[in-house]
Amino acid sequence: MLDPKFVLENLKEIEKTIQERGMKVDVSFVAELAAARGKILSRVEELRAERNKLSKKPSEKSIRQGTEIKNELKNLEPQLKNLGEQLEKILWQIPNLIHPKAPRGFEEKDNKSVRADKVAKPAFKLLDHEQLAKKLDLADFEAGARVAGAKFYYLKNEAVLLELALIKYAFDILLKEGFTPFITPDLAKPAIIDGIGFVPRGPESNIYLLEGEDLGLVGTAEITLGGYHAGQILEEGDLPLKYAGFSHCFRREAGSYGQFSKGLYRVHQFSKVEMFLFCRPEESEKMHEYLLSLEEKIFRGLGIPYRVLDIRAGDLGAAAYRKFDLEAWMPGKGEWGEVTSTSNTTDYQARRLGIKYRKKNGETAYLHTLNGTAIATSRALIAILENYQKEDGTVEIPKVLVPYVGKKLIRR
RNA sequence: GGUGGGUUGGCUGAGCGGUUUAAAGCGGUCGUCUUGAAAACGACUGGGGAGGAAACUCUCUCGCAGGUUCAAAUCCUGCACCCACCGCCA
Repeated sequence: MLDPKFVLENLKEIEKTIQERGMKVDVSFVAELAAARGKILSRVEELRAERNKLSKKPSEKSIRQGTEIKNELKNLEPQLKNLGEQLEKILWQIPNLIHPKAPRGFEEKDNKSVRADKVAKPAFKLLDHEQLAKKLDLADFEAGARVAGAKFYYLKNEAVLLELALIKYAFDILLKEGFTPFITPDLAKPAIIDGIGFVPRGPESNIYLLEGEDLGLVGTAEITLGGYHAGQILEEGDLPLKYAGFSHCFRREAGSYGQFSKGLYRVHQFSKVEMFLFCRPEESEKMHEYLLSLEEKIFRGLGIPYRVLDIRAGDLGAAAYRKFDLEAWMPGKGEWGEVTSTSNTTDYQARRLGIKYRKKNGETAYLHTLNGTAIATSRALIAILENYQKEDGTVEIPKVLVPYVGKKLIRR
């Protein structure tokens, strides 16, 4: 959510942002609603002030006056509430502003390449990760489908060890950076999910809701890490707070399609270590660069070629002010595939979740939040299998993971 | 899942229909005193909103949402969460 005052004073800019994101939010009634609400609010507060004065010295007269006030309020208060809710509903739908330097556009080619590794030509016929997983008995998609449905899978053998290794590898790097490690709930209340900017309900929602419970499965630990401080005021001296959280991630992926929807690339469940930062507004851009640098450090360490994209306005989530993705080279299909994503959400999530900080001078203000993938194990696994395959059909374990996995080679 | 108890400001804790504009204490900030510090004393000390250039004034907020009443922290209903015991259980 944006500052309601800012919205009222900058409707043109808001409309431009909505249009640049390709969203449809009707803000034409905002000014009208706010004016009508303001008028009623003044009258209601006036009446309440009168009533408060009356209740100090009850008498027959004051009780009669009180009845009159009550009757007028009975009419006005529901109107006030209704207008407030209508206004809130629109404000809640308005996306964040967009960083001036973020590329505009709606197509994949509109993403701006920040930097890209060179990719070597394969010296032999490469397999994709599905073929490798099958040959080396590392995953079972058929069993996943039988037990849980399409896009679920079992990891087996070294794939399991690799997943655990990747998690510990990422945590070890982040611990050195001073992050606080977390294992978060895999479920969260819709209010928190919504606060982070995910749509918890509806046919297009990416969130699984539990029947009969006010709970949903998280799509990322961003939800639970951001929700950790919901409704709190943090001390400026404690910022930035750097959190690293492991969770399973569940996504309905309704309506997803394309060649990347097979195998491990787009699945209903995966494991992820997520980074989440709470910081002062003036340092959030610097922190965004910092999160990006950590994502690069993690993939460079794994020895996997990647490129960095500054994501186009048309592909930003509602909360994101700017977003950088890392795409790893996935030679099995000869494509770049998204493996990490880091967003600066400025004060958008903080406002929706009610997270502020107290400045040294005692004032309070909304802080900024940022998130970034440290490691999403399923996609990292694809990149590892496809980049580290050898002509004899075996797969090498990346050097940095050997101590965690306990072997150097996957073979059957 | 069952039964009982509870949820008040940063913390402890009083209040159980109208002198509560939420007592008191702790903590915090500033000041007086002091070479400095402590102690003592004094003042200030949650958040949202409206109006105002500002000083300030008003309003909402006692877990959340409704209701009763001229008047609700206080009474009623529903929900959430916490604690204890029982049941179940990795």
